[in-house]
Amino acid sequence: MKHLRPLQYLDAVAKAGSIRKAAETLAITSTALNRRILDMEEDLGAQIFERLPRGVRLSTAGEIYIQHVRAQINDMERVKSQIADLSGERRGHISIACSQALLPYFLPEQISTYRHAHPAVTFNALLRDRAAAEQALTDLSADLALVFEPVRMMEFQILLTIRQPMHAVMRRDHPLAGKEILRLRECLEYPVALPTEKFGVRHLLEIAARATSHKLNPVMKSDSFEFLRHYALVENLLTFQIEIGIPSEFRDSDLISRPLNFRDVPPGLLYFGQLSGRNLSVAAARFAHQMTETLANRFDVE
Amino acid sequence: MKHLRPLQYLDAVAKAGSIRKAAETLAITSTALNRRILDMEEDLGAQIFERLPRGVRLSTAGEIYIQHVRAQINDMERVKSQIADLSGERRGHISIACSQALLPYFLPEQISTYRHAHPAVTFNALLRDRAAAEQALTDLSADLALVFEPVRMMEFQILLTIRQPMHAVMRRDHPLAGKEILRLRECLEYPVALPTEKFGVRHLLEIAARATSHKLNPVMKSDSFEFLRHYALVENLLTFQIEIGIPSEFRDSDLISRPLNFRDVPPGLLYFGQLSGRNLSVAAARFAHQMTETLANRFDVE
DNA sequence: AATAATGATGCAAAAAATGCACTAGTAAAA
DNA sequence: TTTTACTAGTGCATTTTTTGCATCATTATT
Repeated sequence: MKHLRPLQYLDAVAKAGSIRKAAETLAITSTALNRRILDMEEDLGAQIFERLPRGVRLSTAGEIYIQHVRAQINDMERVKSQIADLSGERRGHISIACSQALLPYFLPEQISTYRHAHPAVTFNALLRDRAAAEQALTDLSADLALVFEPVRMMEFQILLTIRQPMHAVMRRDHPLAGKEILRLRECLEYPVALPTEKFGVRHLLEIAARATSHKLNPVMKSDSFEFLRHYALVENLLTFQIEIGIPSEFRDSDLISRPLNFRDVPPGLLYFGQLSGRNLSVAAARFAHQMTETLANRFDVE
Repeated sequence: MKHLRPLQYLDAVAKAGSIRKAAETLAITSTALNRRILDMEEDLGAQIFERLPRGVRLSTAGEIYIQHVRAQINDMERVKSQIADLSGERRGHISIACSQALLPYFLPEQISTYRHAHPAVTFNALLRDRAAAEQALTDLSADLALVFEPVRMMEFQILLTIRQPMHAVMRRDHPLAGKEILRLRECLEYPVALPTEKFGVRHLLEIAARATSHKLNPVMKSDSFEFLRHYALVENLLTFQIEIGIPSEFRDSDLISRPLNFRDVPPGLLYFGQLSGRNLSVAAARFAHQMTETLANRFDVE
């Protein structure tokens, strides 16, 4: 929309932290951009940015204003989506933040399903850990978030909570591959590859391990689940993931997954939600609905 | 603010129901305005107005959009108010809708008090009956409303409810002037001047009269309380008003007021509120606070 | 001291908004 | 029925706003 172009300029500068950098991404000259900013500041009667030697930073007034500006930009998207929906066509844009586990299988499938029905809807899938996902919701860069426990933010409005059993992932020829359900202590007798401490999976395992006499001694530590799986494959290690991050069948690979006993490692909780009080676009609301339906059908709802 | 000038154009056209009329109030030519509207429609990808032979009317898409536009305009006011508040100065604009009873004495006093402390704050006092006041809140032309029983609207968020005893107003030499508290049937033995049916005062009296054997036979009917008082003065009639609409002392006039017995005419309820979920500007929020304090101190809170 | 960033400013070119004169359509009035 | 009095839309010239280029001033880093 034409009238909020200056607002998008402002948003870009706030994000880039520099007028010149922002100007590049906006494909205009820094001087034009600079002037828009100066004009807006005069218009507002207050400095929006503090001028630093290496760029700009939002002032207190700027912090207040940018929030309003982002709300405006997003609101416009919502309204356009609503209006497009009047004529039967569902268009719009959906931005969703979620953790690694969802990105490889679950989310692509969900988005594909939705886009099959509504090809005019575009998506933005953001890889964010829990804290970053919550931040993405507050600064309106994401409409929806799917985060693994626990949720801290007050403004996080939970649409659905599902239970996620922990699974061990291993090669088909791993000694434990024959069992249907694994005990934690069995697993810990073999070398394991684990995600770093910031991940919920690791957190759950740490807590569970404390209850046993065993300790977690990962041979490999990584912040990429994909890497962990590949590494487990080549070195015949055990690694762990929550159910949703595992493809229904490891068709093309030599990997298999086995659930852990609930008493050893209780299922973690996966929260699907949005910024509370926010009005989602028609497209986002419908996609959220589809997601909750699918999640509720496929997994245990808390 | 510069960037929402086209939005204000749109708002004006929606209010005027005609591009030409709106153009006059905006002090631009109808052709310029017409083009802005056409551009916005192209921008939005939908018709905002239906073209009628005698003007324009909002389309369905337009209804959705105008709501968003008004919210934007108002939000900007709120943000500017917040930012001004950072530097200690309280500026802003407050629009309040209320019934006739409040306009002569109570509201001027309240606004004067507030403006004495914050001279940079400007006001807009709208005379609205209950239905119109609620409408003013929803279309954001009022921030606050003070309405007399009962409130219908779901979106009306009540900040305070006070009891308002009914008073009879008369000349000092009226036969009933000597009594401290009046019974309804006494009053109805004399000729009375009453507000029209749409007013809460009339409504309460009608209900009360049904309980007695008397009937309301107004000699004079008017939708102006001011006129009713003046007329009561010249013809030595009785008229009625709620407490808040009566000056603490009828100093410069020959009028006095006497409360009616509670058992005959129960006090009506006066609701002070805002549109629920709305973020008021700093100025409006503080003024609302002052109002609730004063109302609570001076009258009976329900 | 030199260098490499940054934001700000004067001036000309480009783009957008506006105003004027006019067209075309329609409902109410004569 | 014709006439009148509204209405929105359009081509073109004018004004206002935005943008781009060249340049300056400031400051942290080398």
